[in-house]
Amino acid sequence: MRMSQSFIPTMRQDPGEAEVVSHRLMLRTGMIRKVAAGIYSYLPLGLRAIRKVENIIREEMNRAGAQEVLLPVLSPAELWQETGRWDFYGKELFRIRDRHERDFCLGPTHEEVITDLFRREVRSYRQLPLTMYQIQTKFRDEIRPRFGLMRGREFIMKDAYSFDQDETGAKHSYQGMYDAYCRIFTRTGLKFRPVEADTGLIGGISSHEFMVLANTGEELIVYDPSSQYAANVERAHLGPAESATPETHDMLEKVSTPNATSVEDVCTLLKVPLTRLVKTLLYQTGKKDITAILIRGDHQANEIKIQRFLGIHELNLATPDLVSQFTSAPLGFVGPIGLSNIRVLADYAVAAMDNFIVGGNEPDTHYLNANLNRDFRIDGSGDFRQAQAGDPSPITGNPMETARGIEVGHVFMLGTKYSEQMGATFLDAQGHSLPAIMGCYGIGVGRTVASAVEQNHDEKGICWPIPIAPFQIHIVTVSTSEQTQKVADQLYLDCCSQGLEVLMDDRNERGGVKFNDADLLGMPYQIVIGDKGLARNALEIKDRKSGQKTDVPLSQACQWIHDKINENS
RNA sequence: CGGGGCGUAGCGCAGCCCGGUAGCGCGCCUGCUUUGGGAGCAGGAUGUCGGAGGUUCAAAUCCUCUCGCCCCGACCA
Repeated sequence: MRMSQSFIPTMRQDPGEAEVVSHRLMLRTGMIRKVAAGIYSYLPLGLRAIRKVENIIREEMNRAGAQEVLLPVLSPAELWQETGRWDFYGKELFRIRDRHERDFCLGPTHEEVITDLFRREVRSYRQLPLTMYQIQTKFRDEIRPRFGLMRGREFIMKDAYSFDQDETGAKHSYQGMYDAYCRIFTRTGLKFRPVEADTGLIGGISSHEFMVLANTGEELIVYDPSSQYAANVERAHLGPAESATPETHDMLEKVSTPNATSVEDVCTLLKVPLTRLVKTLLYQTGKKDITAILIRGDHQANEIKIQRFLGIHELNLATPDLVSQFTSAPLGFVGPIGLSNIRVLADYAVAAMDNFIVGGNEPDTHYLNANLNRDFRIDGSGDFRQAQAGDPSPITGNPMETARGIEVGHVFMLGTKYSEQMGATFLDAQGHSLPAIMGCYGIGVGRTVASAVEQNHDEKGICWPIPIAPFQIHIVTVSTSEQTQKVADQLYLDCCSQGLEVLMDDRNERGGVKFNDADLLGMPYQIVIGDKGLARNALEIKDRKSGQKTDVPLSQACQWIHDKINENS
């Protein structure tokens, strides 16, 4: 493609609206432009990168035996009402009413539509297993769209759905997709890590997230450097903690802690580390029912784990009103000693502590040297907190480390949640009607491209991995001489005829402008053509990522780069 | 939805406190000169100052209301 005839509106300055690297660079390089919050147009360069990722996904999905379909964006409310998600999905669902006053939504995901298709068409176990996928625009009215393509309200997603007749088959399908995902993200040239994950709104049994490691990631994961174990901090299993060397239980002591309502305040005032304190969180667990959860001062409560433990679907911190109905303490001074009529549950870490500090259940008061079973009773203990750096790995027991990640893919084992609700059944060999066992599998296409930029850039611009670069080669002519033009044109045609993807900067700009744009756009190889090089019958080829420059004889340039690209992609 | 910030030329910003001519840099257009790391000179175009209402002789500036966008927290590819 000739730049003089292309629509690649680069920007010299960083746009004020973008703070995150990928967002900034994608705007500056003219890949995308914003239309409204979380809604973007893909310009020629951006679209090329997206298509590259899509093609890799398509190849690997096909290779894994999945079949491509295209489901509608618009789907009727009835399907969503069948599974309850018309209400459950809430405000995130973009809703539309047609001229006949019928309700529709813009698909945020397609379990309902695909399950409906399945139940209408599939009758026999002989038709299973079946996996279908699509690459299509999704709509979610996100609470807070941000970071350009990272979290849009309209975004391109690959979603796949598997249907199996039994657990074994389902696991096999799941593993097939898991393996395909590993190949996809390896091929895109991203540093990624599959991690155990929570199942969230979509629901289901087990799931893995594919995380691209990047400091700007919104997700926090823990991993065990000495094994393959990695998990979202929300999901990571934490077993019962071993008690440290048992301390003698000191005398319970009431101390005055005026106005110290936060964990930090109390610890500063009493000059003790956060780890000596136990916070008492009151959660509303029913209409008129609250539960106290004890968490160590430096730990974060994990509401998903608490919900799972209690078998409930909604959990909120109790309102001050409710708190005052059950305790005599103002918020910040609630403690387990003397709490009555409330279920008290302790995180495993708390269950292993001795002589800790708790709220005094009256204003401006805390207790020192509180001890379980002596000073108060609990109704149970469990895993109620988020994992953090230093927590023991469930595999080896070694301390885990944390890293930030961007979730680019997610695989779920759904089980029969949707097939049962929607009557997606088949007849097995014995003639029994059984619900299909489902899996669902997503990849954020735009997010994958953004992640690639996040992971591959320097102060001058993007450094594209070859497999997803919009172009492989960027020819920069740096002189207006007739000879330069002629050589450049010839090289451009030669490369194109060899199937190489070439962007040629034939604009009437000065060298500096072109070099800077080439570095900004970040194609893997830059070929500089100018009188200086031609005088010695050579072209200068620069590897964008390493910055290394190589003189290549004019006659071999095309072949040289062809080989280079083959060996690196 | 809560908290913080911002809307002035295509982009980045100043002007606003203290009301009175709408400005700077980059980009854009024309011409000449230049052409290996964001050129020089000369000339030029571009704004309902986010929108509505109010105060005032006079509003980018003060007041009220609105809309949009960005950032921090709960959701997710």
